Amino acid sequence: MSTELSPRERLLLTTETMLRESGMAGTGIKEVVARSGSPIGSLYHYFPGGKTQLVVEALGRHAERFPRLAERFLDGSKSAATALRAWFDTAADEFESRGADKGCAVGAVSLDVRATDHEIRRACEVAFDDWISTIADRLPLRTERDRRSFATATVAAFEGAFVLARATKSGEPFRHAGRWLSLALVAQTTPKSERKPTSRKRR
Amino acid sequence: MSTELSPRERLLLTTETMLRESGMAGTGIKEVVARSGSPIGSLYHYFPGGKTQLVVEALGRHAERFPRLAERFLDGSKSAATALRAWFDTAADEFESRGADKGCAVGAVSLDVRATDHEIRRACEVAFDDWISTIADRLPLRTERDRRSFATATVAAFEGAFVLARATKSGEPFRHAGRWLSLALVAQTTPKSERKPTSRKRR
DNA sequence: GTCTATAGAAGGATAGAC
DNA sequence: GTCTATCCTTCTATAGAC
Repeated sequence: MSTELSPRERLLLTTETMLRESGMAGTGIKEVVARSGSPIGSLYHYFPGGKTQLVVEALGRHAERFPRLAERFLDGSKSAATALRAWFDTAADEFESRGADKGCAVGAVSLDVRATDHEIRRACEVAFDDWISTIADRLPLRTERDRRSFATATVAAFEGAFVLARATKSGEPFRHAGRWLSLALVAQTTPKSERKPTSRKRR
Repeated sequence: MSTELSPRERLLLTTETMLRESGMAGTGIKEVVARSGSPIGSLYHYFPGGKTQLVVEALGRHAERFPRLAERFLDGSKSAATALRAWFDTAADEFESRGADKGCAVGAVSLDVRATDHEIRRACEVAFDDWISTIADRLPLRTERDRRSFATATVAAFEGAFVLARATKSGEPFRHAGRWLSLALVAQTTPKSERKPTSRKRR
């Protein structure tokens, strides 16, 4: 791992990578320090809260990238349906080009966090809520309830695509999920009398 | 755990439950034997292949229930879109009534399996492919390619709903995912001239 | 503040008594 | 075939030298 970064930064980035590879239980402190090139003492110096603090902060770093992606794709320059599909297709390409072994840190931790780890689970919940709100704000649906509902389905489709992509070592699940999600949005936003084969900008 | 079952059976059921709670890395052999009330020697007597064999068999047990569910819901007595939505709504209810802490064993393992654990990852891949084929065979779409594509999106939506449901301790993500997935299927199967706006009624 | 050494618990696995 | 004792590794975390 690059030595241009501060020790604290390297620890966070290594933790984030390991969370994406094997979740919280699979991310051992010893391997984090080994891969980041830090002594174990440094970890507890920078993260006195131990593994919990390290994971919560790494999840935060991972999660904050998502809203920027949402803004980049759902920027109004094309229909939301087109943008969503492009987003999923891009995710498929990136999953494959990055080795087909990195998932979403928040998703992986959500599925392996222990029921007693309230702080960690709460961090996942906050991340998802943030993502859902960010997407919902950019959807061409009439009610807030519909926007949040579709945004929730979108995040679920994304996380589920990671699950299948990891199991099959292929980005295809993203492409399929994006295709049908996009179609659902078109079906709901385009009045039936005006439907055309090509997607139609609205709002 | 009930003593009416054979020791081997109890070990498998306990492992399945633990995989659903915290994935493969989070499922310790010692806790499996403790929770199933078996001595450690029994585990290696019945599963000489150790943890790998135990997990592969437990995943198989978990996975084989899915096709039966697919047959039960997609039985042709109602439209596939209606059936899918009922399936997701039922999953939401069951997730909540069972304590809101049990996910899908295959999904949890897919996200935390190490890149070197080929046998385990392959078991997940086989399970998902089986599910996708089972669903695809029951969809009212014209081409095999479309059926597999939608079935893949369905499984992804289901697995992603588990991710969000675990993080939020709520079954709602299943209801949202099912709603929009169902709408996409309606949009693709109903001729344009007969399309109607879908009901906004919740559940 | 950087690092080594190590504690103490839990991990997977095995030997062998009965 | 059922079970206990135990091995070795890895885990999280801490103490304390420098």
